[in-house]
Amino acid sequence: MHPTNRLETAPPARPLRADAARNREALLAAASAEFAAHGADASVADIARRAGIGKGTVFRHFPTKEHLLGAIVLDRLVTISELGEDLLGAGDAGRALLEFLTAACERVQQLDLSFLLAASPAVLAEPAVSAAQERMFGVVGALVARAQEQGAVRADVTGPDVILLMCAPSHAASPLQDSDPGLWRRYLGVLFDGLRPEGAHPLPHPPPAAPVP
Amino acid sequence: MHPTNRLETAPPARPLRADAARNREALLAAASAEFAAHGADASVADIARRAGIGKGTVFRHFPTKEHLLGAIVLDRLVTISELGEDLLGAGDAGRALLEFLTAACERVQQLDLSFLLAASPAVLAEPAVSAAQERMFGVVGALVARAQEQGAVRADVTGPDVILLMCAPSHAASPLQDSDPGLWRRYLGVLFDGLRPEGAHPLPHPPPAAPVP
DNA sequence: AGCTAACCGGACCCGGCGGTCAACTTATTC
DNA sequence: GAATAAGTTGACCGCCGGGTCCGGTTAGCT
Repeated sequence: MHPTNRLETAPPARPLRADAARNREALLAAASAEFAAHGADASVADIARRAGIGKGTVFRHFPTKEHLLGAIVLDRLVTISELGEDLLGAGDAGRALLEFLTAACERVQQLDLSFLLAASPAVLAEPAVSAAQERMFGVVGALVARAQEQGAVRADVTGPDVILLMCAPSHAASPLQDSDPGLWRRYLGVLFDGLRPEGAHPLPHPPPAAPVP
Repeated sequence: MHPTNRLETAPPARPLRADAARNREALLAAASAEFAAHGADASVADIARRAGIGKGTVFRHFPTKEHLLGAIVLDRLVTISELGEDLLGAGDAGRALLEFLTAACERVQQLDLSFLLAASPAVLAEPAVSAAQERMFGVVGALVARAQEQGAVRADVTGPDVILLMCAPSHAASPLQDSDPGLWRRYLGVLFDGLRPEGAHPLPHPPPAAPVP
């Protein structure tokens, strides 16, 4: 086991050396960009090259490529959760939910959120990641519940529904990602209209118990 | 170049030998199942094993794994297009569109339709595939137009919108594919409510010119 | 039955991947 | 300015997947 396979959280026993900290930051930035561009299949060699470091250095900071992915995913989850918690205090809960979904799609950009849910077991096994996932689930559930209390969202959808649906707009728009980067906003609009109570028709299938198996 | 790298269409100059035809059918069935289970990354070796044939035989029928994928995609596109053309004569155009989308999601199941759009260049380069794609685009456009004329679908969405959105339900439900295989119906319901005119809010982004770059 | 061309199959090649390691470099400390 | 622990590196390994090939097999015709 490597000495520095921690995952962002918890201050290290001894602080990193200056150059190591720099490299780690560059590595995370490069990994984020490369995963965004090529999905979870981005190669470690490419990430290292983009970061301007050697391949070996990558594995010094993260024992496995999946752990590196886990760090990125964790960052996204925490960012989104914090944003959602801020919005929980907003007066207009429907607007807050829409704002939350917009920001979530924006942060995640083309890095498909779907692997936040169906991520490989190795990533989800990391306690920090699954904890952050639970946190986000809770936040979304609360936002949805408040929006429903105010009549801004139809009563027959659930938190897990919204979690599963929230990555749909950016995914639907992904074929035109390059030529029309803002298209996901349009499809988030369509989705949100589908979540509204006005003109809602009964849904032909019960909601899932949880967004993960 | 292989002698039999055709792609379903056009009767061969000379008919295939009996065993070759059998193997080809088994190969297509196995490839369909394997692609459905593991996405486009399914390995040729696995496909051959499932079909009960040797790996070399796969490449005798299709010069490349991508051509094999192309054949599957082509089949899906043609099936869906035919179904859509049948439904063009239906009286209730809104119901027809919903039925079409339901059938499309059903046929495609977990085999994500997204690579019908963002498919690798090699697959789309095949004239038969791009022709079938154009055909499906036309059918969807016509179904949407008729539904709009009857006031069953909001006026500010377009054919390309629906094409991009039609794979969203099955994709959103995919994390729970195994535990709840019919969940996509629920999300198709949400999407379709979002496409209805009642309660529609203005969309924050213009529609794309075409669903492919 | 016998002939032939089409067909089959799995051993093989090659490139790219994640991951390892021992030699080298450098930040830090006294 | 040593001394040393921490950090870096890129050559290297094993593995896996797509694609090739040739010796053996078999369907179809006469």
